[in-house]
Amino acid sequence: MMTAADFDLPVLELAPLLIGATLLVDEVGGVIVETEAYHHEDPASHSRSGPTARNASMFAGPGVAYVYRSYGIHWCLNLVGPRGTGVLIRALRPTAGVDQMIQRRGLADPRRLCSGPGRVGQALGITRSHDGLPLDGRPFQVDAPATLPEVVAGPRIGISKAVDQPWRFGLKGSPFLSKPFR
DNA sequence: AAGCGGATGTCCT
DNA sequence: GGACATCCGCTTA
Repeated sequence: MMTAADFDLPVLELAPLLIGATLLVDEVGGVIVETEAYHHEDPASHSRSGPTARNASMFAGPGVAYVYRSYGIHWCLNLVGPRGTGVLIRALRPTAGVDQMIQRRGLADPRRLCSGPGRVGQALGITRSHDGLPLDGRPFQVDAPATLPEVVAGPRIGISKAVDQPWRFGLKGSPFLSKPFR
């Protein structure tokens, strides 16, 4: 079980370290296979201009959830590190509560269940109500990987600033990535 | 296989 | 008003 102190790491260390960790929300979830790091001096980060009503949770860490609405439609989940930093959960390998995830997503293809940040939010039932909640208690459970997996890095997806920074991390060769790494 | 347009909350200019 | 850490379905090849 990861607790607040485990999230008190520079976000460029935390984001790859979370690859292979298990993330459950009310017993539903799986193994994290894709993350992205964001921080306060990062032009692509929601925290770039300091705290606002939306991003307050990014400044409430380490060890809380930051949930935001993407494009007015999707709920996306970050695990917050030190002040102003966060790790966007972009994809999981589904392992627990698969039936529930299938129901929420309205499709059964395991490769498309949790491969994308909006999909993860929908599959895990994430809403605004999770924003700011600590990660070391209900409904969350985060467990570090038993053995450190092989992690690959590359440019982040779906952003227009700082596009060349290799701050996207993935489990090498996983079929559950939102996009392959080059 | 790839490219578009639609849905539409929150922030910033 | 415009951009955005997105996804889906419909269109064209």
